[in-house]
Formats: sequence, structure tokens, C-alpha cells
Amino acid sequence: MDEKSFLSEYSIENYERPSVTTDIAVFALRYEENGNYRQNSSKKLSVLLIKRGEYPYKGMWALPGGFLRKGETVEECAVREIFEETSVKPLSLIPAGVFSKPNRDPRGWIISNAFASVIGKAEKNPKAGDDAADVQWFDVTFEKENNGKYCLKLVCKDKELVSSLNETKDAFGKISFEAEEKGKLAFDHAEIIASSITELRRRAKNFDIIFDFLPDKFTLTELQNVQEAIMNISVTPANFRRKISGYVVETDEYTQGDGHRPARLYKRNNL
Amino acid sequence: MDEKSFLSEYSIENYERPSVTTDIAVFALRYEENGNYRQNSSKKLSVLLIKRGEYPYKGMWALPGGFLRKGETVEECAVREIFEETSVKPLSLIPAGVFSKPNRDPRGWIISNAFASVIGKAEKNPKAGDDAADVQWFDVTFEKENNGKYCLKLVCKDKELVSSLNETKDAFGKISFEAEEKGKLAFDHAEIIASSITELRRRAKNFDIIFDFLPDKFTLTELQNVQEAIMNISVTPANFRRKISGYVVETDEYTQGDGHRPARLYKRNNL
DNA sequence: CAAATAGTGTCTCTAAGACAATATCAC
DNA sequence: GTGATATTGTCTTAGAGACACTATTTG
Repeated sequence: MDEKSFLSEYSIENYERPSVTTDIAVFALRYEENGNYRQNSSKKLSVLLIKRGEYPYKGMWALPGGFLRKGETVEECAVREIFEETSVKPLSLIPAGVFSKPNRDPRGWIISNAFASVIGKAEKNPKAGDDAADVQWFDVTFEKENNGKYCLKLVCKDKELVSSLNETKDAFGKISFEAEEKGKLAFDHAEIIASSITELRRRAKNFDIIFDFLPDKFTLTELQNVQEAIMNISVTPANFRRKISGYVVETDEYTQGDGHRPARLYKRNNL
Repeated sequence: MDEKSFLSEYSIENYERPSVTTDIAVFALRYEENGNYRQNSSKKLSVLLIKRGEYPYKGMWALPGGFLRKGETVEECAVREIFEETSVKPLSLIPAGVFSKPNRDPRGWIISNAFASVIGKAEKNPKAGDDAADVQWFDVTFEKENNGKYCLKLVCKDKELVSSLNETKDAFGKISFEAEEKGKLAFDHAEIIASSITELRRRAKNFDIIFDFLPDKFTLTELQNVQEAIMNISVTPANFRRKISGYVVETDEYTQGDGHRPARLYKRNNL
């Protein structure tokens, strides 16, 4: 028997198979005006959530996502699902882990490929797709508390979803999060969001994805605000500018009409 | 209708599903004696490959791996498959990407969760499992060449598997490898090995996984050799010792009978 | 002018890398 | 003693962080 005849007789149907999905934590910055004409808007990290219109977890909030189709990669699936459910096109796609615990989905054996994703300021006008009752941006805070637990807080106007997570290490030292209390979040999505933020922060540290949050041209202060919002830190401008200098190129353009000194616009240094 | 009755009527069988596998690049160090009683053995990074006993790719070399079973996570699947096929138990398991291109497997729609894994010196006596015709450790070199391409060379005694890969960036800037010429490696395993080595090197840089290559107690020179073998670099001992000092704890034991000054044994600093 | 942000200069401290020097064992 | 590795010390340089200072705009 040769390979060709082996393959013609081979039936993949003989084995039980799981369903495969992608879930995507889409991040953007929300700009909050503070009523003072000369003060810059403050920036908050926010994540896109869908209110589930169908069972299971009907009425609860969840990440956009859906089933992998034949002929597409998990990355293509992620982009398609984001667009179908929220009419938003992402600028980046960062693997955030595979979630495959046997009982993570009440519908059955379903494993999820998680991604963190970023869209710029301009494109953030989500429309709810067919399956979703609502789509909203939620402000994100994710912090370690004094008791060693992590608190994930998602806020949208009057709605507040709070989860408490433990950091766990498996036998191989891999760190992940386990939700002790997941608030009104569907499935294991609190854990996926926690992993996504961790991955996002790791990359923001080396200026890896901060550019995706901004238009082509931006001021260094804006860029600094992005990093600060993602990582929940505050940096001294002089030091930030020194560190970022190799990653950006200056243009001849400046901001205008802000009630204070204009700022030079920069572009990313694509090296 | 409530959630319970929704779930009782829900049939996951209505959707077409892929098969899901794990493939694991198991790494260890091979010690090469060089015939001089006072000289330390040199260390080479090696990866465990299986000679396929069945179609497809019968007779070619492949990574150990296999199908995900119901009730296990992808990590558990990886550990089980390594043990079944090679009788080896890994010390670490590092996600190295999800490979889901539609035609990556001639048997059909099969997506693979790749892992890089490490086993210590002691446990490296592989036995071939049922499906495998042979199991061998291959010395690994993986380098960027002058023409910008990457060369993956796997050597075991007289056998030499050479692959040439291009570094590709997808629309979102994610870097992966595409095999131009994959030698005698089955499936897309050249690409998986390339991604695994990249991930391994990234972690070795922060001393993240170098301890897994050694027994509990080790000398600092051994530890340095591990990092050098993985990353294909050479470091000045004085500088390595300073950098590693926070990650290790000294013991009162020393090596003996090596034909040169004894070395203090250290343990990992589990903090 | 006042308020706010933009941008520069400088000091300190740490860490990385290069390199030299000394210590200790087995034969 | 010789040849090998083990271990420590020192010099230089690059970079991070803290902080003070100057520059520029709009109402």
C-alpha cells in the first residue's frame, strides 16, 4: 500500500472531534474629555463585550468569537468573527492561549483559541451582529490586590462587572488565571480577558503594540499615554522620550489649537 | 425556553468540526565527551524526532504528537503523547503556536497545538512507541543566513535533515516561519520546530527554562553552557555569574574528580 | 499673564560587557 | 609543575529613573 491509497481509504470521521472556536479580547483606548479647554483628554483602556442574545449564558456579557470554519486559519476566523459581531476591523492579533478544559462550555466539547486584539481610535463604532443583543466598550482595570488575588473590573456607564481571579501555576510552571467569582461574564471569559491583558502588557513594555492604538501620526505624549493606560503605570516624559526615540521618526507637522504648546507629530519607525 | 432546555436540545453534531492534535518539540542537551580527561564535555541542543511507521509521510521524521481526546486539555494531551511515543516525561511545556492552515495535513482538516518541551539529562532514553519505527535525538542548529533565510539543520549520526525557511509576517505583524524546503521532515514540522526554538530562545534569555535541562544541583558553568547551547552564543563567565546570582542559591557541595578545580553546586532559587 | 502641555538637560545609580588576575584540583 | 576549569575583581560604558528647567500656545 502506498501513501496515496492509504489516504483514499483514510476516514477522519472515525475519531471523536471537538468543536474549535476563537474568542477575541478587542482593546482600544477611550478618550475622556474633562471639560477644561486646555487640558488633554485622559485615556482609558477598554475592551469590547457582547451581550449574549442566545443561550447559553443568555443576557450575560461575553467576548466576541465563534466557531472555526473549514478552510480558514484560527487567525482568519478571529478577524471574521470580530467583524461579524461588532463590525470592527482589528489592527493586530496576538495569541493569548488555548483554553481546553473539558467543562469550559456547557454545550459540550469546545476548545477556544484566544486572541488579544487592538483597534485604533477612529474605528470604534461597534454595531451588534445577529447573535448579540448589545455591544459595548467596557473600561478595564486589572490589578493584583493585597491578598494576592487579581481583580478584573469592567465598567460601562452604570454597568459594572467584577471578577476575582487566582493566579495558578500548573505542573510546568505555566501561569494562568482561575476565576473564583466571574460576575456576569459568560463561559471562562474572565480568565481569557485576564490572559489577554497580561499578554498585552508584556508587549506594551517593549513598545510592541502601542502604535496600533493610535493613527499614523501621533504625538509622543499620546504614545506615552497609551503605554501608561495599558500598563497602569506612570512614566516621566523625559525618560519615555529617550526610550522611544529609536522606534519613531519625526514629521514636520504639529498639533494645533489645544490651548497649550503644540506638539510635534511622529510616525512609527518601520525598521 | 430556559437555558437548561436549550442545552438539552442543542446538538453540537450539526456543525462540521476539525480534528485537533498536539505536536511537541522535546529538547534536551546532548553531552559530547572530547577524549581529554580534564576537559568538560561539550553540550549540544538536541530535539527528539520519530521516524513515522505509518502513512502519511511513512519513513519520514516527525515530532511526537497525536490527537486530542475527550476529557483532556491540550497540555495533558501533549504529555500523554510524548510518553506514549517516546517513554519520556517532560519537565516543562511551553506553548509554541497553533498551526491551522487548511492543507497542512493530507489526511484532512487537522489543526495542531504546538509545544516546546524540555527534559533533563537523566531521562533521555527514548523507546519507540507503537506508531513509530524509530526514535532518535537530533542535534539542532537554527540560524539566520546571509541571504536572510533561516537554516534548520538536524543531525543524528549519519542522518542529516536540512530545511530552509523564510521568516514571514502576517497582516498583523506576527512573525512565523514558512518552509521553502523541508528536507525529510513530515507535515509542517520544520515550521513548528523553528517556532519552538524561537520560543525556547526567548525564554532562555531571561533564564526561564534553562534549569529544566539540568538536575536539581548543578554548577554555574553547566548552567551557562545550557544557555549558550540554546541561544548559540558565548558569554563571559564573570558576567553570567553576576546576572544569574539572583536566580540561584549556593549549596555546600562541590564537584569532584574532574581533573581541575572543583565547582560549587547550586540550586534554583524558587522565589 | 496664567494654565497647561511640550520638550531638554543633568545627575545618580545600576547593570552589562570586556578583560585581567587569582584559586584549585588530577595527573 | 601543567593544563584545565572555577571564581573574583575592576574598568568602562549604556541605560533607567528622578528631577529641574525652559519653551510655546490660547483664552
